[in-house]
Amino acid sequence: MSNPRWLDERAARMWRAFHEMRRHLDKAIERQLADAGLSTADYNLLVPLSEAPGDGLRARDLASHVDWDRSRLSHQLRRMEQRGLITRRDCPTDARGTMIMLTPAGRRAVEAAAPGHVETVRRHFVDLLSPEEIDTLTAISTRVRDSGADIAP
Amino acid sequence: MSNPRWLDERAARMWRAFHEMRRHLDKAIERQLADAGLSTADYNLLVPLSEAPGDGLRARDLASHVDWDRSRLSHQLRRMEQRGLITRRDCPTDARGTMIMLTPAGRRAVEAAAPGHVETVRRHFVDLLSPEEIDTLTAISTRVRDSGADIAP
DNA sequence: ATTCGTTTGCTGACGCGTCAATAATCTACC
DNA sequence: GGTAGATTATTGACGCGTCAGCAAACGAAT
Repeated sequence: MSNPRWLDERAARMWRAFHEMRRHLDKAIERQLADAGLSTADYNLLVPLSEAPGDGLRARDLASHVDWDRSRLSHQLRRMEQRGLITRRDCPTDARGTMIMLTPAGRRAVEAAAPGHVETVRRHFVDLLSPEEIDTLTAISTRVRDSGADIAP
Repeated sequence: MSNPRWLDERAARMWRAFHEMRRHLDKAIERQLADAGLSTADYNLLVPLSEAPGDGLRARDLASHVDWDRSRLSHQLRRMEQRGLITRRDCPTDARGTMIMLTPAGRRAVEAAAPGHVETVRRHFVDLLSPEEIDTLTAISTRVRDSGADIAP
């Protein structure tokens, strides 16, 4: 650990703008989903559930699909069950497991929210980027995402 | 509102990778700051406070500096005051106001955390990007951040 | 069959963030 | 001066997310 190499002005400006973009984008998406009565967390679970086969998904598989830990998933499912968006039932093949299913209300909610959500993502993000910028951002994102914790994990 | 234009495969891949990058980055930064005993929220307040003149900052000014609403700031300051990172005192020129000051412990905390934080941002982000990518990302970020909510605010 | 380690899902405690409501004070206008 | 409206800071309620810990059930080795 040498003495700190602070960010140069170019990088600092990027870093700041990057955070402001994230914030702006998140707020736009949250506002649109809130109009549909859903949070981002709700939506992120409802989408894979809506694409699941008829008997739903095991909590374990849903968790790995969205890359959440089991605790986070359990808390969120509790809230969504209370609101009638999903139901839980015992898993027939593994007594530890729980099958998660969309209720009709849950399916209606996600189907009502989805078009507006996509439209929001387009208007506030995708449609503002050129094809080259999309490719650059994909390259940046995958590189950063896959960057091992090098030293010190 | 026409019938939904779903994202094409290129955009969808970018959108997914973008979220995964954000997640990875946030986790790396949170982990490093946690090693220094701070949360991201703590750090974001401590930095402007550490650069403030001797008598600290008014809560109002601190809020606008980090672009938080007063409620969020008040909750965070309460937690930080309990931990001895900051103190509040009455504002001499406006009886509604509150002056926020770093305690010696708060100053030590931010000064201890800052080099590692910058190093983390570099290793996990800035140093992985070419100068052209930094410029592209700055352009993307400012454009998205400044994009008015066009129709329907 | 018993034991041992793992997997699965849940819970409680707590930090973070938003919203709505509140009290105190300031400013401007009459 | 006095009142009306704005600004400032705080609070309580609630949703979200992490962490540590738990109990039930599984699977494999003995």
